[in-house]
Amino acid sequence: MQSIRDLKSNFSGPPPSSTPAGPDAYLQSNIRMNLEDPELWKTFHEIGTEMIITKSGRRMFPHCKVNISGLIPCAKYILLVDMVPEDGFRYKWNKEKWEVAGKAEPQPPCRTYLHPDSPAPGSHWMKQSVSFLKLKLTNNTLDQHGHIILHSMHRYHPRFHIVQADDLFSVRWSVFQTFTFPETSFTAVTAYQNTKITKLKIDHNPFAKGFRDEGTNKKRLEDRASGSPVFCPSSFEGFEEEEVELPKKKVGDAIKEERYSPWGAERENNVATSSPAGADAREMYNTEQLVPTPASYQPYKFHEYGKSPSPSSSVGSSASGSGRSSFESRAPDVATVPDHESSKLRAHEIGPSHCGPQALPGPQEYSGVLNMSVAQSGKPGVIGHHIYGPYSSEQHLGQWSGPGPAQYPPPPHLTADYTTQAVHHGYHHGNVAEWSQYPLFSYSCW
DNA sequence: TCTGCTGGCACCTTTGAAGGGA
DNA sequence: ATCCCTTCAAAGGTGCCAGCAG
Repeated sequence: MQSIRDLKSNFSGPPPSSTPAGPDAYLQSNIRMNLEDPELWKTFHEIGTEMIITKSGRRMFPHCKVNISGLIPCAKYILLVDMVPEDGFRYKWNKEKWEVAGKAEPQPPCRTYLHPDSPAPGSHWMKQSVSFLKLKLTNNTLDQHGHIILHSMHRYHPRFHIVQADDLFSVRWSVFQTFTFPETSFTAVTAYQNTKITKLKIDHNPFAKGFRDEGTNKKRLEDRASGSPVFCPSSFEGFEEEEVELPKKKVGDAIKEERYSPWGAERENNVATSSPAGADAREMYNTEQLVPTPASYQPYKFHEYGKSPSPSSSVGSSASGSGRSSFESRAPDVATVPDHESSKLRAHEIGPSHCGPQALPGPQEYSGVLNMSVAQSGKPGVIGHHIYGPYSSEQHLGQWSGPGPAQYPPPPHLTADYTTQAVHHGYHHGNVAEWSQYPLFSYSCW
């Protein structure tokens, strides 16, 4: 049986620069992903984004919305989002700034949010921005709704995955490409800690319009403000703000101000600041990520259920982890959905993609998959891996879930400043070992 | 006492059904 | 009969806040 470590060796070199002919030529396409509303995200990030998590699940604001290009119009893709810890710490809000409060708690079950439109042709994903509005975050580890489970007072960032697959269960043979945007990192909280974040949320979230100053709750806010300074300057060291500004700045300006991020000091401590990146490289920050796909890559699947590759085994082989920036778009990895039972799904599968005009496939019913996974979870050594059907009456959110690692190792990525990240601008071929620390499918099998 | 979490609340937007007119 | 537009109520998303638990 080939282990994931073996697989990694397949990626150890840089992707071939030449463009081979043949079917693999498809894989040579450069998929690009842009974050929508980057200015808004940066405005939040400069202060220190906080996301409320509740037992019943809370949407993100700003919510994740991306533009995608470079897909094959007639090929089908699946879009996924998951959350990975920024580091191995728990934080507390103390004296208007975030401080480390100890080691992170063991990670809750790792879940992946499947975009409800998945699978859909590349043309569908590219014709308009893709919104993950309905993604919800929860702190309920027993959540049955498929929301993404996070720990309060911990920092996370979303990862976006694009998988070329005709259906959910051909994912195992597919290449997926991962994108992250540094300014989307956030601290999960059960109640807002930083009043500046509260104000930003109220100002920008239409659902919170009732709390705006001009609203009927003006007095309410004034009362609150009189009790404590609402906008204490410098919620973190080094940040001197005049006023929380609406996102009107140029991208470049926002990038320059990144050093004022609440996490800036931390980054400076953890990361070598000597970066060859100049202003040009900085400007590449977050505007676009180019991901060349190596055609030499061989698909891989697990042959043995219940023997999923463990994160620790992968970690051991990662010698290049430290000091690497992680402005990821990662080298492609393999989505490892076991193939057993997949035959059952043939009836549900949408046929092969065809170029030319075609109706967008309707939502696929995956509720049967949920039953399947439950049935399989009884196997010895097999950890249940739940798939929540996007359109199931019970599970309205499309999420793949499964038990995560006992604890993610402290990820080195996103501890680098953007300058460093921009240097790499998305090319991380050869760091698959580290990548495998954050497996898309929680290295669990049905 | 402090810190973090929970549930109820008021206020708001979104969504979809119903009805009327062209 | 069909389509389009408007209205309206229900559903659901917000932050606030008092109270609770560890």
